[in-house]
This record gives sequence, C-alpha cells and structure tokens, in this order.
Amino acid sequence: MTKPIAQIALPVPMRRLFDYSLPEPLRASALPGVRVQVPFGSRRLVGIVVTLKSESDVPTSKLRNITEVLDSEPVLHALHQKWLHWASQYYQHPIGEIYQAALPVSLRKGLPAEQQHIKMWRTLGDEDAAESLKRAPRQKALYQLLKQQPLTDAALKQEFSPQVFKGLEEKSLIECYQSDYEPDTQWFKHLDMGPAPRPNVEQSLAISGINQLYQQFGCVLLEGVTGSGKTEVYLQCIEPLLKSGHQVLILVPEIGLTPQTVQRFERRFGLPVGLLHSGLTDNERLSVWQKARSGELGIIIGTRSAIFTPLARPGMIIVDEEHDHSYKQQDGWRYHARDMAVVRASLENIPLVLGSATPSLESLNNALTGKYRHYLLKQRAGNAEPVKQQMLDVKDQPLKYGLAAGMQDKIAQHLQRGQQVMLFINRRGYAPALICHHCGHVEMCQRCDTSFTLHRRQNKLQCHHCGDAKPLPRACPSCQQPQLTPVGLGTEQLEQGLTELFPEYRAVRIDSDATRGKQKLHQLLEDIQQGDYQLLIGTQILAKGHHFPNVSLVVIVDVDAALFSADYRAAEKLAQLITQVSGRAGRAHVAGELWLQTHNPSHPLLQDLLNNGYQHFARYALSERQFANLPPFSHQALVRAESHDPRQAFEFLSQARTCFADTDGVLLTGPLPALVEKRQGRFRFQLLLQTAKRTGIQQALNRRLPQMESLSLAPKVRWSVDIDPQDFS
DNA sequence: GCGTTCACTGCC
DNA sequence: GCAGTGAACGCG
Repeated sequence: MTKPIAQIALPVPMRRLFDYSLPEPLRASALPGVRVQVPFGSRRLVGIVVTLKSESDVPTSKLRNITEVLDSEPVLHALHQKWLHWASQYYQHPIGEIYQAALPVSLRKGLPAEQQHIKMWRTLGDEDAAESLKRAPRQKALYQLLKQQPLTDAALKQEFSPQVFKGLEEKSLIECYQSDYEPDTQWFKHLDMGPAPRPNVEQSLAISGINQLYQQFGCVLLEGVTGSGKTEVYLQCIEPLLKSGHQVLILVPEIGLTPQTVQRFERRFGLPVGLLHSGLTDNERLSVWQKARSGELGIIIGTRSAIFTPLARPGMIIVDEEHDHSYKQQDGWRYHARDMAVVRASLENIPLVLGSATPSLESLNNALTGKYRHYLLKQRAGNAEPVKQQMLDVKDQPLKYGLAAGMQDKIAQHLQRGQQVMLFINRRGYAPALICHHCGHVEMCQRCDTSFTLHRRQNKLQCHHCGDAKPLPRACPSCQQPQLTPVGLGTEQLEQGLTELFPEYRAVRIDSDATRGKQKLHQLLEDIQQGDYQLLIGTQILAKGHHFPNVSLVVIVDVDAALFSADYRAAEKLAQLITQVSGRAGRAHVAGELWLQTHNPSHPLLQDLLNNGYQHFARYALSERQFANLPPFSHQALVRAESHDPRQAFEFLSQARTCFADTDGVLLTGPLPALVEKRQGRFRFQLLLQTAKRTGIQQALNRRLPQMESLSLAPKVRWSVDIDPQDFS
C-alpha cells in the first residue's frame, strides 16, 4: 500500500519537518530524496521529501496537498540524507536549511536536476557552401568543422565568438538543435595516465598506508612540511582508485585553488577535473554537480561547499590544508567542511585524507591518540635548506613604518643581492585610525563603534566591520582644525614607506583591496614570479598556496598582537602563518631567512616555535589546551545574540543561561560582550557552553533549545548557535 | 477619516 | 524567512 503522507524539509528556519498529503497520481513518484513543490502559507516553496508515512499528528483539515513532484529520481540518496540529518542534530540547525545548503542554487529554485539535452550545432543543406565564405574566414572555419560532424555548443564557444554563429545562422548554413545527453561514465576503461615519479621512503609509507584503506573508512593525517611532496602522495593514492572507476573529492581552502594545481591533476590522469569555487555561475555549478553525481567526473576539486557534491562511486575524500579556517562557514549554518568530511567518509565507507604542514590541534590530537593514522613527511624535495627563523627585539627601538633600523638594513642587503623580500602585516589600508592632532578626536563608525580605517589610495575612511565608507574629511569634524594624523600601520602605508626607503626597487601590495577582481591576484602573482617586483607587502593572502622561489627574506612586522589576543587560537594561527610562509620562500641554493619583530622575544610560544619547529610547538600547545581544559579536550558551543538595544540581547542570554542552570556537566560562561561589541548598529553578546564529552553539547541543546525558543525575547533578538566555534569576534 | 509603519503570529 | 494581520501613529 502506498503511503499518503510525506514529511517535507522546507527552506525555513524552523527545527522541524512539515507533513503534506500526496494526491493519488503523485504517490508513485514521491520517493524520499525527490524535490517537490508545496504551498506554504501564501507562498510556494521547493522542498525535499524526507520520509513517507501513513498517518500524521497534524489534523487532516490542516494538511495540504503536494502540488508537484519535480524529480524522477532522488536528488539526494539515502546515505546523503542520513548524513544531513546527522548534521542537523550535531549542529542543532534547522533541517530544511541544511537540505537547502546541500543543493546547488539552481536546484533550490526548482530547475531540472537532470541534464536531458545538450545544445549542438550542425550544417544545413547538402552542398558545400565553404566557397561562398571566402571573405569570412572564421565563419568558413566553423562551417567546415561542422560539415565533418555536429559539435556541442559548449566546446565551440571556447573557440568561436557569438558573431560567427550569428553570421552563419542568418545565411541559413548552420542550425542549433537539442541532442539527448549521454554521459560518459566509463572513462576509467580508457585511461591515459602520465608517468609517476618514484616516491621517497616517507612518501611510500604514506601511500601504501592510505591504499590499505581501499573502500573502507579510516582517517589519515598526512603531516608534511611544505615542499615534502604531499600532492604527489595524493596523486599516487588517487591513481588506483581511478583505475577501478572510483571518484575522488578534494577540498582546498578558498584561495588555494591555483590553475597549476588543477593542471597537475589533469595532466597526470588525462582526465577533466570538475572545479567548484566561488567564481562559478549557478549553471556551471549545477553542471559539475550533475557530472559528479552521474559518475562522469573522476576528480572533483572544490572549496568548502564542495563537500556536498554527490558521487556515484565514491573512492576517497582529501582535505588539503586541513587546518585552514576557510573550511568553517561563518554565517547561517556554521558547519566545518573538514568535520563534515569525516562523517561523510565514515557513512560512505571510504578513506579520508587530511593534509597539512601545520595541522590543526584537533586533528593532531586525533592522530596522537591513535584515532587517525598518522604519516609524517619531513624531507623537503631537492634537500632544500630550511628557512632560518629569527626574532628581532624591537623594545626601545625607533620604528620607521613599523620597521626597526636593523630590519631596514637586512631588507637592503637582500635587495642588493637581487632577491625578493616579503613583508606581512595583517591590516589593510593606510592606518587603522585617523586622529585629530589638536583635540584628539577619532572618527568612529557610528554603526560598529570601531575606528574608521584610513584608505589613502582611495581617499576615504572605511569601516572594516560593516564596509561603510565616507570621504576623507579635510578638517576635524569636532574642532575644525586641519591637522588629522594617521595612527598605526597598514599595508598601504608600509608599501608607501618601503617605496620611500628603497626608491630604486619596485614594491607591490597583495591584499583584498589590491586584488579585487577575478584575475587580478593571478596576474600580480605572475608578475612577482617574473621578478617585476622586489618588495612584496601583504596580508594573509600572500601566505596561502603560492610559492615564491626568489624570496629570500620574510618579515612579519608585528607578532605581538597575536600573542596577547583574547582568542585562545591566536597563537596557533600565528604559528601556522609563520610556518606556512617559511615554506613558501626560498629554494635549494638561496638560504632563506624569516624575521619576526616583537617586544617579547622571550615569549615561550615563540621560543618553542623557533627553536623546535611547528611539530614541537603544536604538541606543547596541545598540552596547554589540556591543562586549561580547552578544545579539543573539551567541547564548546557559542550562543550569539545581537539587538539594537543592548539590554535585549544581554537579557535574552541571561535567561538562556538560566535554562541551562540545572543541566549537569555544562560549564557556562557569560553572557559576555563579543570581541567586536557593536557591529552594523547591533550590540552583540555571547554565551559559551562547554562540556567534557562531545555529545554533552547536543544533549544539553536538545533539551534546552525548545525552552530558549519559547523565551519572550527569542523572537525579538537575532540569535544563533555555533557548534565548535572558531572565531569569537 | 485613512494611509503608513511596525510588532506579532502561523506556516503542515 | 516571510506574508498576512491588527494596533499604533501621523496628518489635515
């Protein structure tokens, strides 16, 4: 007997499913995992069938009919659904929004999920009209190509401009038609792989260890210093999987997706690689999604949300640079793609490889306790000299553009040797504040209660929290005196300062201001490789995924802020930055150096990192976390709340706290103001929950979230739950 | 007297 | 999240 009720996940922020009745004609096609269109209030929404059942708790009078079934087969298979339900429980996030996040935008809107037709071009008429096209060489070329055989629109558009098609179409020489789409899912039967280099001993160990996990769940932490050949390990683990027709999903950080990496995969395996990143249109995304689902693509490389890509024959998931913070979604459903990958791999029963030169303390702990297999790659290819890391004590030293005299000399030396110098400062703009020299007034963003950053290049003041900008005032808005002085140092000022100090060398700035626009970053990086610039100034962007063989000196202008940050992860982040950039610079015959400017050269974390390296530092940092009972030795959830009236958000969290008062094993901290207390006109507070066991958080929230939802202030303030918070700002 | 804004509620 | 609802406020 077919069941007449369907439970539907709808894209609304409510922690529940909705029951709909299935009219008789739709019963056969409404399988779990298909999309349906339903009436919801006065709207029409696209939802997903979760389960079918015979009865509903909702009175029959309230049940409405499903309007339409949109798919002939499920867009999410049973395992995928199970995974999303786990996520909904783990992240305590509404199931409908999770289903929504797991689908490409085109499918959320209700567009067809199957690529049934493909746009093709063919010639018209029996005679050869090529002669008549003598004066239009492009049209002639296209015509002659199509005379041989019809070709797909997508392939032709790469080579011919739309005008060429238009010209031929108007002469009635070619036409466009729809052909049935037949995916090639049997690519693995005719593979043409390139040669693989011989791995070294460490690589061999890792490769054979990972390959033991064929079609079997297991997590592997591949801890390899930069240049130790992590990618080669990936490649050699992927090879046997592709040969047996399995697919591999590779996650990379947001900016790490370089064309070189992709090319390396394509060349080695002679297969097209599916790419998923923020620059794609909705249709391009859908196309990769479809080809991954049908089994047409062997390799899919993508950023955070690519973890949701369905695979017909999954073989392995790789998370490259697993420590990278861009894997954590920072709004809405705050999932961590690496953690989602662990659970997905376990459900699909396939191996997961986490690779990093600077593993997160979470993953490292799992490796050290034996939960993950652990392989170390310590040997740098070509026996490149490790970069020498040193500190420059800047106490009592006059600083010019943030640089001590000794540092300026060092920079000069390296420049004179014809090498490049890289300088890091994690602040964009010219200066983080503009102060009136006469009355001390500082221009503040009214909505965020933070000082405006001075952007001299664009002649404006900008708030880095809400993006609000205004023109540079000519005089102090408070006392009308004209002497406005920049305070502090940003990338723009450092660039200007270095140009002044070293006028005979060219400086370039790499930050999100300078690299706005898609190809800008790649162009600048290429120019740097070419040696067009000798001084490279930038924020974190410069540390991610790019190698600069001609850089022999790296300067981190100020490390002190991170050492005394309220964020307990700041030291870990700094250590990762220092280690990552050390690996990015220098090559075999150029001895590289890295210098840190600090007022605290005796700081134990710095000492440990510089004397003993990241591996030692990370183990020390872990013991500190254990001592302080911080993650990964405890588990956290952060309830954030914000409101225009500061009392409401605070009061809501105070009441929330009382909801947990008699919940055993939950340590409560707060409500405390957020690190950025006011943002976009809203006052922000947070309440931290901490438990010893991972499941303690879920148990506590399962019991107490309904109570919190029914608090009178709950609908009045904006609030959300962040499981495993990474960022307390 | 009516038009606009705003908080509030239900959505299956 | 969002649309429909009614109460509150403003204006001539």
